[in-house]
Amino acid sequence: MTMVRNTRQRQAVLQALRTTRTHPDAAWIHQEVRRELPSLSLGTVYRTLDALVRDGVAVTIERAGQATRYDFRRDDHHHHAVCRTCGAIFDIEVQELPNLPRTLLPGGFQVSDVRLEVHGVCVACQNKPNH
Amino acid sequence: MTMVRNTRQRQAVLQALRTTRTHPDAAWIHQEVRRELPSLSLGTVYRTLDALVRDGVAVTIERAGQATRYDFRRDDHHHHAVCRTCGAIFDIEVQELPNLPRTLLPGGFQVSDVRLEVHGVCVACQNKPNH
DNA sequence: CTACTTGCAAAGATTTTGCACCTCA
DNA sequence: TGAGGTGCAAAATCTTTGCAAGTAG
Repeated sequence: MTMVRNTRQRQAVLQALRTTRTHPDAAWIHQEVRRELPSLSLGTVYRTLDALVRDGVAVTIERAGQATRYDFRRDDHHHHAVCRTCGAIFDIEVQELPNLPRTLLPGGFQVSDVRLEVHGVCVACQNKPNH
Repeated sequence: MTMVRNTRQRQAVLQALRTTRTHPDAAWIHQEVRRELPSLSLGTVYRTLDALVRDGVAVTIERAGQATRYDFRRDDHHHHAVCRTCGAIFDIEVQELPNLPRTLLPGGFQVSDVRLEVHGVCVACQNKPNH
């Protein structure tokens, strides 16, 4: 039986993720946790974050060619708006989703995460020169 | 004023995307279109797909470390269920979304795409040995 | 003890980009 | 003709992985 250990590295990564609202990526978390645990490797950060996602403790916002952003999963029903120009991520509250898709899913599909992502361009980027 | 040209390459990429329901990635489209246009480069496929996405003609399903999958945007309101084990993508019909988020978005956010993504494990993968 | 975890570095994979050469309009 | 587009190959990123050494339980 496989056993999950509670290492210092995992505690620290979880702690870092939990105490920020900035939807950080792996590199940011790596830098952050390194202030306390200088030997922490980026590989371990990735492995830990993967585990957190598998366990439903964290969710991801993924964009091709961009670093995956991680978000600690809180009990609120929030989703994300993503600026496709600068990559900024905004939290948006959406209560109505939960019961929508179930009946329409392919038979037997085991749901672990329902994401609503609004993609577009944020105000700041609309006001930039070449938009 | 910038001018968009209607090249053979772009026609072929759009055609390939339009006539499949398999949510292909850039490499698949590249291979496919090459049967007609052997000189087509993968770089051009990426550039063309990017343009289609920017114009709202195609949408993407993006996963970290996996090739981006592209979907021709039809008039129906369909979204996607994504198996996190094998990467299979299933279409799901969802009608109720459109009017949800507007008021909750960050001020002035210009929406180009609202995606509902259901992530989980498909039946086939649940029945695999080491699940 | 010993199975799991880490650090390190290299490998993998995807996507982007610079540049010289084409080509659509 | 000329602003865009293409092909090619290299570069840039991000993420995963193999392995020897460390460590939680």
